[in-house]
Amino acid sequence: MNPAEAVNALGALAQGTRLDVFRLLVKAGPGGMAAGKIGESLEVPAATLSFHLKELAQAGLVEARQENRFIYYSADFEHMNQLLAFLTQNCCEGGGSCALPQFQAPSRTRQRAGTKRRGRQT
Amino acid sequence: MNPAEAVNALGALAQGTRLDVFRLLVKAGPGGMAAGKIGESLEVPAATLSFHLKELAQAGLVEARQENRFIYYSADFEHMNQLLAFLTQNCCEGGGSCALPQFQAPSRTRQRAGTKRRGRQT
DNA sequence: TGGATATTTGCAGAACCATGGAAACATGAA
DNA sequence: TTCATGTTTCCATGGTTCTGCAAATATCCA
Repeated sequence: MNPAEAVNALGALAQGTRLDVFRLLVKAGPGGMAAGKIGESLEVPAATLSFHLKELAQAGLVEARQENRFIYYSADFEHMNQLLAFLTQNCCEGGGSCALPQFQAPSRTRQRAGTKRRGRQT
Repeated sequence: MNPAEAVNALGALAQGTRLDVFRLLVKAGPGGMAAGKIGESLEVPAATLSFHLKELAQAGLVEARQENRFIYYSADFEHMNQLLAFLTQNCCEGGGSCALPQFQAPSRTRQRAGTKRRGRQT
């Protein structure tokens, strides 16, 4: 993650509708949510939603996958982790007085085995 | 942290100069840095820097304190932590398959070493 | 094929944001 | 008080973003 990427990602999240969308997708988990369902949940017109989903996708925060007639959007957890790591990097010059977590981005999204996934979509 | 606050904070960070300033202050730690020094480090004209510092302060990400003729700016680590917690909240409906850290904002009363703040003055 | 559903693109106006020079303001020293 | 230094406010300019209608595109089913 470099500063320009971080600015893009932060800019993508710095808008009410997009933040709502992203949090909804974070909640939804890896399975994601179809665009129409998102618009329905948040009561956002399709065109407006599409604009925002594009912004989020360009910023690397969400991914789209086509499934039949639906397009499922899901949060890109790994990219988000990288952003969080970037923001807390070098806190207090690495000294012990640090008030932010020395947050490490995992190299891959960590999935735990034996989970009780409830994210399966309609 | 509520969505509107988060949008403000993210918007404040979603700009190159401001992100640079904030990260510089995160690096600098609780002691912070005088405005002039920040401008010097980042080569930003005083008027421009002042504008951005105001934005960051209004978003609750930095705090200012006057010290003689200098104004020291420092990152508000607690507010930043709240933002990070907000962004990772309710990940995957709280299920075990979560790919984001279940990040907890430290409570106001349990400050880590180095931060001896006791409230925000705006 | 035609029709229904799902989503994106084009567009234009309004609103908002970034920049930096000049001037004003605040603080401390002499 | 006067001066020097540090910081902010004012302001004009140019740029970017948000919104949602209408139209276009994509996919599936009969």
